Amino acid sequence: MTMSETSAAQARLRRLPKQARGEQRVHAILEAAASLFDELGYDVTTTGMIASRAHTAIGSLYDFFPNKESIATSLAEKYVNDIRSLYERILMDDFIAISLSEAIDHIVDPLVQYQQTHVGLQEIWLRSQIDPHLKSLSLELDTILSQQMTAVMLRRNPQYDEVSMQRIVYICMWIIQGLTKKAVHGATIDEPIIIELKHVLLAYLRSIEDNRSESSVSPAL
Amino acid sequence: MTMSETSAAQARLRRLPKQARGEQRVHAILEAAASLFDELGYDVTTTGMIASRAHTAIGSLYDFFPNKESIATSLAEKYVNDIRSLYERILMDDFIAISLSEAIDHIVDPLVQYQQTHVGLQEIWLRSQIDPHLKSLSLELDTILSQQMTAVMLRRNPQYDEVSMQRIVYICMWIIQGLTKKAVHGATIDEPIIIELKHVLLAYLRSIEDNRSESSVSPAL
Amino acid sequence: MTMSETSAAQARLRRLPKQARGEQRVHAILEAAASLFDELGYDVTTTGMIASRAHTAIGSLYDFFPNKESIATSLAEKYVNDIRSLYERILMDDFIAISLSEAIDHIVDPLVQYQQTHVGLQEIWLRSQIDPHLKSLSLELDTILSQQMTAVMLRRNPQYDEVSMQRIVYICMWIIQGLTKKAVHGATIDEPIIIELKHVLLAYLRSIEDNRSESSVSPAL
Amino acid sequence: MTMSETSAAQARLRRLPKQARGEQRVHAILEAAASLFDELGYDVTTTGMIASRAHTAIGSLYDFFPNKESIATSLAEKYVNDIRSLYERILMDDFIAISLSEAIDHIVDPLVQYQQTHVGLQEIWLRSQIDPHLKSLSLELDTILSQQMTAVMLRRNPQYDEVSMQRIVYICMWIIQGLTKKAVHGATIDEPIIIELKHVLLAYLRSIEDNRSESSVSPAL
DNA sequence: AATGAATGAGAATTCATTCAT
DNA sequence: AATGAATGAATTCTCATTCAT
Repeated sequence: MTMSETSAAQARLRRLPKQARGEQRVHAILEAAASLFDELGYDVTTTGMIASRAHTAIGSLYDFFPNKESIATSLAEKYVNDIRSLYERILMDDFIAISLSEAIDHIVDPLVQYQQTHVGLQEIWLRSQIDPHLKSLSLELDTILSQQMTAVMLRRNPQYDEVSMQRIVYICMWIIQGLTKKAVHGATIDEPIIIELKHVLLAYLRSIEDNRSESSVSPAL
Repeated sequence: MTMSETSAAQARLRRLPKQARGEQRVHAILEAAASLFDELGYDVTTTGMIASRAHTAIGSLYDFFPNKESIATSLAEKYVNDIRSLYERILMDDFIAISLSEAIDHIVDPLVQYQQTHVGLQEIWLRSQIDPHLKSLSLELDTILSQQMTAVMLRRNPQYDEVSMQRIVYICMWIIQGLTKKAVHGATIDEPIIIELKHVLLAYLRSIEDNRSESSVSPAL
Repeated sequence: MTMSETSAAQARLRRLPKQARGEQRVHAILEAAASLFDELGYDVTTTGMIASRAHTAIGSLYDFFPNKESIATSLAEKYVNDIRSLYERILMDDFIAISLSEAIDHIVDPLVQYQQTHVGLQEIWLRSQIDPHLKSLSLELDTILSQQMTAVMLRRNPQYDEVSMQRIVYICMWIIQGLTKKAVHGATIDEPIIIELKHVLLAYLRSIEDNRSESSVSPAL
Repeated sequence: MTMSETSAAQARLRRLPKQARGEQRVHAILEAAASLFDELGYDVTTTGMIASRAHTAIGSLYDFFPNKESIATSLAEKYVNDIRSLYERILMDDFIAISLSEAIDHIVDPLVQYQQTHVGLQEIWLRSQIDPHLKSLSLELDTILSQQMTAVMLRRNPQYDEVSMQRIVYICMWIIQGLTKKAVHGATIDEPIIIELKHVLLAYLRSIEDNRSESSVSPAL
């Protein structure tokens, strides 16, 4: 969790940590918050707990963050940025050349790995889908990711219109989200679930690539 | 949220509502709680809000429920019982005779309809799987449903061993759970998502029925 | 706890129990309250507990008593009346003829016996010395008893003035009160304490009757 | 109520007051609580009242004390410690050399003075002997004091066995307790009661020293 | 900048009392 | 008369946030 991409996060900060000490402190606070949110949930976690796990005074926490929610927002922004830059590197042009199975690996594996190493972001993510303050972030990520993926998928399957493909991509994203949530417990992952997740995506997208010719449901799609 | 099946809920009640008025009140409290939990989350919802939305005095709420948690537990129990009895009716023997596509309709449609008419119950139940405060009904529903479904699926696909099929069923249940949650907003549903959900299940289960006859664990795929 | 002397108590009652059933109910409520006050203390005891131990509806309790305090007041009044009539019978003229030791027995024994059979009145009594509403009752009893006793003692020891004797009597009453409190636990009594109490009173009053001629402290009294 | 002996009290504290300000605050809270407990009783006193009389925010009160009960416990502990160290200083060896009358002065006077300057502490301690909520420091003080006193008294009256003397000492302690409570109203004392208290003790103990040489248990008396 | 003591609004829960049936 | 459901003010305690040092 490096703070190299602090641009968006800093917008939420009260005071720019100009010195290295301050940056470390912000880092520690965010990490403490992430782990506590993961262990206890956002509501149960208190700002005092965060400060104490970050070995910081509660007052210092409020030097950097105007309120509790802004900590969650910072984490969510970080999540959005990390995932976005993760997939920017992945969704290259040559994505079309590889097999569907490989493509799925390229999409699922980095995400699972990210979840493993960034405990607590899931809690924030879930919350961002409910909390109106965070909701915009959630939509932002969904939108950006799905647009990139939709573009790639449309090149693989030119027979689809953009709206339909957009939906298909969303479905995949949600399935990935839901099943990685079940598969990742703290730092350990339940491999069989990941394998099965890939089966699901493969079967689904293969049926898409076959243009669902034999499907008995909504053939017009 | 009809109160016809109050048996389990009443086990949690402090005072049994002997008169019709009392039963209506319990009903109103549970409904108010369900909608508020759905809108705001368990922690943010206060017992005062629940009482006030149920047009009841706070004291009356505590006449029936010993504490805030028991309200959530009641709702979760109701969800578990409703879903269980829903599927008990569905998963009959003749389930094997019908097509896969039909089978999927039989499984997905009633659940979607239930979610539509019982806002927030699933939310609470999901929470009860995580929150240590909402102690474990947790696996109960998962276990019961998956066992029933696994039995049915094994009769359709005798080439699978039970453990593998169990996992496949879990995967399907989680996908259904995740996507219906996305599809249902309050009392309205996003039909295209449901259609796509069925595509996913169909593709996945068809791949199961077709491709894996030779091995029970995902091979070279 | 017969309700034969209801005159004062009825003044506190909301409604006169004209029928036998009502009188029984008042009786039951007072008895339940007395035992609960004894077991738990006045504040911890709830009106609901009292009603329930008296096998009465909470509403009925409020038919007879305007509020919780009036129950305590009723009990205190009962205590005052009982103790008064108890000593009216005891403090007869021939009290002068008997030995000091016998006199002490005549005073202490009936009181101890009364405490034994009227659990909970001690709690009320203690409370009556603090609570301003009950305080008047406490003073009333103190006054009446001490006047009677002072009169008797003055006849035994004519050399004392009334004010001094009044004080001596008060001292004795407080000692009796304090030590019977230590001696009586529920329905059992700690006999050695009672014996010692009598030693104390005997020694003290004997030193009084000897007019403290040999005493080195405040000889002028 | 000086805070010089804070050792025991601090054991109950949530946060140790590191600064002088904090220590003053704890002091103020305890003093406010003591006076309120004395005036109103433990149950009727609210934590809000205590905080407000101590000119403190309710939150600060809970910074130092985990709950209402712990405040009472702190006070009771303080009483026990103060009285114990008070008598440790008093009950020296040369206690045997002085006259009975002087001995009584040495025991009664310091206690009366302490009660005068520490309103309400005795009240709380007495309560701690009854109330299950104010768990048992209970017998601690009684036991320690009575053992010390019994030892001293046995040296004055070797003809008694320990058990008998223990009881005599208890009786004296209870009488002292009961009558000083009557004598002390707030910061003023009713001197005549104290004088009479000393008469009682003198008469009782003198009768002990004189009359019971032949038997340890009260004979025909 | 850093600290952590202080603040007080707000949450859960109880219980004396009322009142409709 | 009797019942017990309903009421809501009052209580204990927490925690996000501020501010003096």
